[in-house]
Order: sequence, then structure tokens, then C-alpha cells
Amino acid sequence: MPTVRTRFAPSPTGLLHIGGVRTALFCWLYARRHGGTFILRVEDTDRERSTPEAVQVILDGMAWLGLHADEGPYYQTKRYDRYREVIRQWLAEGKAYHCWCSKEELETMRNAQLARKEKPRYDGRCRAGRDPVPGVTPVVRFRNPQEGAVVVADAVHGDVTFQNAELDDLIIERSDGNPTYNFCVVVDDYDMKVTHVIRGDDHLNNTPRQMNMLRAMGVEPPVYAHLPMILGPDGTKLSKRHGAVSVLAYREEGYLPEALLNYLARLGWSHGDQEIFTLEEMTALFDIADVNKSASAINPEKLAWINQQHLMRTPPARIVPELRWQLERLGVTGGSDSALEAVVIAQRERSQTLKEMAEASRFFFEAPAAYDEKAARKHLTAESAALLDQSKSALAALPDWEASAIHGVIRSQAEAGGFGLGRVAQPIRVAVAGGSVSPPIDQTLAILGRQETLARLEKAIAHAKR
RNA sequence: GCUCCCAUCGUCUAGAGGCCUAGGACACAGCCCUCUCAAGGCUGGUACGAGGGUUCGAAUCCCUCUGGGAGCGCCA
Repeated sequence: MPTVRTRFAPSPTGLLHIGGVRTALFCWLYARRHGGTFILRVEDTDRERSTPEAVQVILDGMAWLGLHADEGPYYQTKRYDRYREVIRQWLAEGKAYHCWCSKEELETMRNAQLARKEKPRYDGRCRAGRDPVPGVTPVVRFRNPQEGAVVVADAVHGDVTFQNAELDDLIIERSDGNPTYNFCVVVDDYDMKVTHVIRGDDHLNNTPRQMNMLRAMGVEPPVYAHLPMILGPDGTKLSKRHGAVSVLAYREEGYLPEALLNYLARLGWSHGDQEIFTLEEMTALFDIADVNKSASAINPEKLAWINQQHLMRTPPARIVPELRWQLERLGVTGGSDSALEAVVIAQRERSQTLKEMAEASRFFFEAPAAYDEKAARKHLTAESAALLDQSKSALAALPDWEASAIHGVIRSQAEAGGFGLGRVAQPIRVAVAGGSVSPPIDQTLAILGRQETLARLEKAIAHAKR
């Protein structure tokens, strides 16, 4: 059994979006699971649309996700000599031939077929050879078998049979001398000794042609696994307004890479009823046999839930740099690692994303610019001013500034007044956080520190007395 | 139009002939917990696209239909 070799082969013509990431993930997981090699190959033969920026976006995205390649990135544009070599050889062996049809001629053929309600395809008119046509630079076509059938033994779909009669002779070299996609894929998968081709099922229809070309090279095709498509939340094709944005946008929105990967893995793959997986669990459990055949729609709410589950389970120290990055994006700097860690622990069960966490934690690092109007009207009243004042004195007198002692103060204040904790806690909460929502008040004050707490209480008392 | 693929709650899915009066998760509703918001716990509603077979028995196997998708390019 040869070592497993998988490849992720994006084309840098657009963005690396959710669909591409899921494909990359499955390739990566499969290689990891079997101690194999994961190859990154950039398919940039479309010189018109490929851009260095798009390449960089792919590289950055993969790096953020932690989907590191064991080999590559390879670039198809750097392999043109090899492609030409194969084409020359095929031409010599009769496996390929020159086609002198002009684009106009092909267009006419196509329209006629469409008019006859036939599947548009090349009719092979140059197959037997044709004299050079003046003014036309020929393309090279692969001589596809005309008889028999090709069976794709797909690891997720099972056997899928295509009649060779349905396939035409595809162009492998354009008139400008550049090789085409389907051909490059074949040469690359052959040269790179790819054992498992895991890709989107929009490629299922290309597979028989690729298999025929692989056989023309004298090898048996690799194992194919065609993954179902990922749809937008409304069940239609992914578009810009859905998730078809760069994966890096998910970092900005405050998602953990492992959470995004967990979510994506569960789109089309499952392991019983388990929903939350660490990367380690996924690599240990992943199997193509458990991959679904049907397309699935992304559900942003579930992604958010999974993200929160990861926020709650991941060691806080690992979250700290992510939170710091989000805070900096809000223009909030400072705070020691240990302070941020305490914030993470206080906020993780009340934040679905790191962005939310940063926004909700702003007040820990800077005094609220203004009180939430509604909250202030309700809790910073003349009568609560007296209560706030008492709390302030009691807190100032506390020997140790820690949560349980702070809780003791709040509780005795409430007991003394004969009312619930909320009556004491809410005004304090508004005073320190600026609004009526925060982590438990004792924990909040403990993180904030005595000095800052007292200062904010002072200010709130003044406000309440106005 | 032709070829190919797909089809269980709104969504993600479990289900490989009897364990299914269909299980879990997200979302939703109610209750509990409770200093706010959450988290957590409990409860509830909603699904096998339709029709034919095969079988003692079908969500599971076969056929047809319907619906969705992909491909059919000197794009990838």
C-alpha cells in the first residue's frame, strides 16, 4: 500500500472561501489520518485571471487555519516545460493531434448541435488529420477513446459510469501554446504521485476524461472522492453575500480557526452524534467512508454556537492573543496577559465570537465614555446613590480584593436593606460597565481592580445625584 | 437540450430491512437556575418528496415521476 498523498489545488482567480477550505480540510485530514503527505498546488494556468494577490490570500488563509502543506506550493505556470514534453510525446504517439478548427468554425458547430437539441461537443473532424488552415494556429486535442465506458470508482458516490461516446476530444494545448486545466491536472497528479484526489463534486464530470488521459500516460488512476457542494444559508449557490468571502474574514469576525474547521467538517461528514471535535479528534476519526453525498447549506448560527463551544473549552491562554488582536482592532491596547486571561474566563460563556468578547470587554480597559441611557435611568437614581455610596465604603474597607470578598459585601448590603442582590448589583454594574450587562459583578470588580472600581463608583454617584 | 449527481425536522445530521410510534445538534417556545447577560439543565413542536414494486416486514433494496444541483469553454 503506497503512502497516502493528497493535494489541494485551488486556482488563484478568486478568493479562498468556505467551500475551498472544506476541501482543503478533508484532504489535510485524510493525509494526517494515514500518516501521508498533503500537497498544495496552485493552478494558475489561466494567466488572464490569476493574480499574485489571490495566491497570497490562499497562502495566508491556509496559514491561519493551520492547514500546513507537507509539499509545495507548486505552481503550474512553473511546469510548462513538462507539460509541453508530454504533449510532444503524445503527438508523436498519436495520442493527441492538431486541430485546425477556428473559433468561428467551432462556434458554428456548437450552434448547430444546440439547434438539434444535442449535447454540444467537438465532433472530431480533425481527428484523421487535416491540412493546415492558413491563418489558424492549431490547438492540440487529446484523442479520447470512442468506444466503451469509464467507471469512476468514487469513494463517496460509488461507481459512476460514463460512456466514452459522451466524451469529446478536449483541447490540451491552446493556440497560444498554453496547456489547459484538465490536462495539467493529469500530468501533475501523475508526477506528484497523488494517491487520493479529494475535490468538489463539480469535478465529477471531468473525471472520466482525466482517467482516460492518465491511462494514456500508462498508469491507473488514483482513488477519487468527490465532495458535495456547500450552499449558502438559503440553500442556493454560495455567493458574495453568503460565505463566499475570504476565510480571513472569519478571523476578523472573531472565529477560532479550529472552530471554523470543526463546523466545516460537520458539513458533509459526521461521527455519530458528536458535534464538537478538536483537531486531534478529527484527524483520528476522519474517514471518507463517512462523507455524505448531498449538498449542505451553511448555518451561521450553528457556526457561532460551535465557536462559543470552542471558546469555552480551549485553554484561556490560547485565547488571549486572539482577544488582544480583537481589542486592538477596537483601538483598545494594554492589559497584561494574566488580566486578559481573567477576562477570557469571565466572558467566554457569554460571547459567541472573539469580536463580541472584545466589544463586551472594552470597559475593563477604559472607563465607559457614557452610561447606557436606559440603564442609567433605571439604576443610577437618587435612591441608588445612597446604596452605591455604602457599597463604595464597604468595598474600600475590604482587606483583600478578590471575588468572594466582594460578593460578601454585595450580599450583606442586600441583606441589610432586605432586598435581592440585583438591587445592589445592578447600579454597581452600570457604574463600572456603563450598561446593564456584564459578567457576575464580583468577578467583574475583581478584574477591574479596587482603584478603578472606586473611581467609577464615585463618578456614578455624582451622576445619580444630579 | 444532452450527460452525470443528489433527495430524513427550517438547517446540519444519525439511520447500512425488523432495535424507528425515526435519535442528536443549531434555531425556536416554555420552565428551572439566577445579581444582569449568558452558560447549563429539563420539556415541547416540526422530517423519511410522490407513486409503484420486492419482502412476513422498508427511511433503509429496485423502478418511475417530481424537485434540486453540476458539467457540456482555446475557464478552472
